Amino acid sequence: MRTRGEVMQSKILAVLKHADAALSAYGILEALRDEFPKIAPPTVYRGLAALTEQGSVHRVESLNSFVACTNHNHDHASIMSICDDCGSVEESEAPEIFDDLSGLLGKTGFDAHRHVIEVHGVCAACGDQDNAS
Amino acid sequence: MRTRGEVMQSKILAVLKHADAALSAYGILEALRDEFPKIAPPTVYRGLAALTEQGSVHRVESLNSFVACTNHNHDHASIMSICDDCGSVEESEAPEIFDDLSGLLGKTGFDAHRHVIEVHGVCAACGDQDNAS
DNA sequence: AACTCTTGCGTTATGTTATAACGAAATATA
DNA sequence: TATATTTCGTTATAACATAACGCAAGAGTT
Repeated sequence: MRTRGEVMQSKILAVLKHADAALSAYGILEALRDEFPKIAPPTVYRGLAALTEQGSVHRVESLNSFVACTNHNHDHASIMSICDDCGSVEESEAPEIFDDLSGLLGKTGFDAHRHVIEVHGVCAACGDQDNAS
Repeated sequence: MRTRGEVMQSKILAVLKHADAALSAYGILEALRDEFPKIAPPTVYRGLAALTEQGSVHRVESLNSFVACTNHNHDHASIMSICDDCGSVEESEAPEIFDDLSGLLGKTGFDAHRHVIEVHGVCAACGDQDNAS
């Protein structure tokens, strides 16, 4: 098992890394159409599934879209801050918040497996721009 | 302006309150089909938009689904804990977590408007069941 | 009541996101 | 070579969501 899926996966990852916003699967599809004219959705979704599993890509649930992981340590949950103005998505780490959260829910007997924390708002750049205008 | 949209909204809310899991818009549609045989997606989505805006319904982003708010105070963001086993969704309040989050991101200049916190895992009931078996 | 204005609803159509199913090609193992 | 396994392309379709438009209900004015 070598290099079979990896070509497409690295292409997908490259597309995401060059994007300045989250991309939908169909956005990725479109970006890859130049190089692979006959590419179809399942190919993209399969690549995304593999990349997501290994942590190099995150799904942004509230946008039905995907971003490249910007952390070197892929083995963590992240906080996504999403600018509703320019579409940029930043990743932050804050282990203590995840701990607080697991602790809080643990008290009710809930066993947390996966945390989704996404914060919508306006990023620093867009906020400055608004002030200036 | 009276009672025009409200009939459908209260029907939708009733459906969600009686469900033991989050329902998709199309799930709601199906549930209402008995009473309104000709109902179409936009009707459901419009009702959901109104209910969501007033806080009596929450959208669960990671499920593309909706739940009735179980708090009396609708004016708050919630933490959703989602059991991946039985599908139940519980709502918790934890203002300090939202404050921590806004504070953390505020340091980078991000202005938080809307928080999405959804935790997937296994609820107490399903956990107990697994232990017993 | 008659008129008009606004709002939101039903309806049709379509856009967007995601996956099932299957056969063919590549790789691995024997 | 034979066989098993995996992944891929392909076709089709499922699931989620909204644009656009015309009609009809409710509110305000005369």
